[in-house]
Amino acid sequence: MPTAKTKPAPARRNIQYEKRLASILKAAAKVIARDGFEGASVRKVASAAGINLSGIYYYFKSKEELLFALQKHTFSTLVQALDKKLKNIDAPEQKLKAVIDNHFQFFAANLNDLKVCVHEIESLTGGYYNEILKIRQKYFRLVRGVVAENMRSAGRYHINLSALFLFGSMNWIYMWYDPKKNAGIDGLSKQLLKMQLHGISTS
Amino acid sequence: MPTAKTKPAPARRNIQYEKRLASILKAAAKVIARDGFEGASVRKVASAAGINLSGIYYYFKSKEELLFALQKHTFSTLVQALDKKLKNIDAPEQKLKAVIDNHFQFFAANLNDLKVCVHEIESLTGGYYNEILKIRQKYFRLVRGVVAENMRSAGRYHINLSALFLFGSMNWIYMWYDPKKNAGIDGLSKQLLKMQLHGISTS
DNA sequence: GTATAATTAGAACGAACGTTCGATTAAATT
DNA sequence: AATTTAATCGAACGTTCGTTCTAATTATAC
Repeated sequence: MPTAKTKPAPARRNIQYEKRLASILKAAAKVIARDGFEGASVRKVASAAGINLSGIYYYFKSKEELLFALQKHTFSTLVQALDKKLKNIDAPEQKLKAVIDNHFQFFAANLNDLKVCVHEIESLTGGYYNEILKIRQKYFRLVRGVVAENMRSAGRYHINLSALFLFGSMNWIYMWYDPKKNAGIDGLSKQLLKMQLHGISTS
Repeated sequence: MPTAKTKPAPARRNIQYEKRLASILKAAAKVIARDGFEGASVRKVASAAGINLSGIYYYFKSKEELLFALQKHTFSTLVQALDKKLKNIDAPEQKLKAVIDNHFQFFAANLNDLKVCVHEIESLTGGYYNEILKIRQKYFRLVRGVVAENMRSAGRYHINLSALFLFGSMNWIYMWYDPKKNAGIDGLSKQLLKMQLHGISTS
């Protein structure tokens, strides 16, 4: 089990434990999304979570483990959601639609969390990095498979590249999407699907 | 003149001044690309540039001004290069090709610099941020204009979105491009152009 | 060659950082 | 109610951070 080590669990837990932990993760996502991982001090996270500085270290043994837990939870949820949806779909185009919809919907619903996942990938090291990398790779392969199904007839494309360009379009959203300004996610989703399938120069 | 304030220039300069300054910028790009802006200490930059810590403060009055100078120089060069190329082209498709080529070629030739520009946009504040924002906006409008010319017949697309998705594909490259592993830039460029124009489902 | 200004070096500042520790409070089991 | 253990707290540790100051050194101008 090459799983990165986390804090060992006590024998019995307080009823509020899970809620507290979740509130720390939410606060961390908010602060890290705003200030970056290095700029987000443990003190700021603690304060945003309404807990004492050293309280953080009861839940996580280091700042990096906190980032790891946040990314692992977010990424796993995203991949699991996509995996489930894809199993009920056969048509390649519908699968691609599911990929894009899932990504954007998840993004809109968890803005801070996904921004941290996209922007702070390289802030993890060693075992923490490797374990997140595995989840990312699973996600990538899932998406690449769907892309491949949609380009059977287009032999001159490099499948990896197509998937990477799609990821770029989907992930870059965290740089400009503003839930207050931009219209609903559905519009984005539809247009990206259409662009991916048919490009911009055809109607 | 809403220009962010930089160090006032001395009356007469050392002959090596420009070279030293350039070497600091290169070193800064390298360290910041690797460790992030917050993680890149002025000491590390100084050491990478082969200069004393306080020497940095002779060339820049703060760490943020250093980042600003780096982004300004890189971004301006990128925009200027594109601007020049576009003026000699008429056909919309060729213009789009120039946009993508220019971006990728510049990227490959200045990996660290552009990674810093893409990844550390929000590390600037106040006047520094606003001045870089202006250059980015100029770049965005330039690209968006080219995109618009290529989709006249596709009335149901939102032009802004199309441009943003294209930016995503182009900028995301810094997350995966490895000059040692990946093939030449030309291949990337050609495929992205084709994808943008015609999508992946047509041949 | 001397004066003057640009440039570098070294040492030091207070502030903020991640983390640890021992004491204290709260909750769960008996 | 007594006791055990989980959870929280306040204070402190050593380190590193960005920045500044002063003195020394180098390059340019006369």
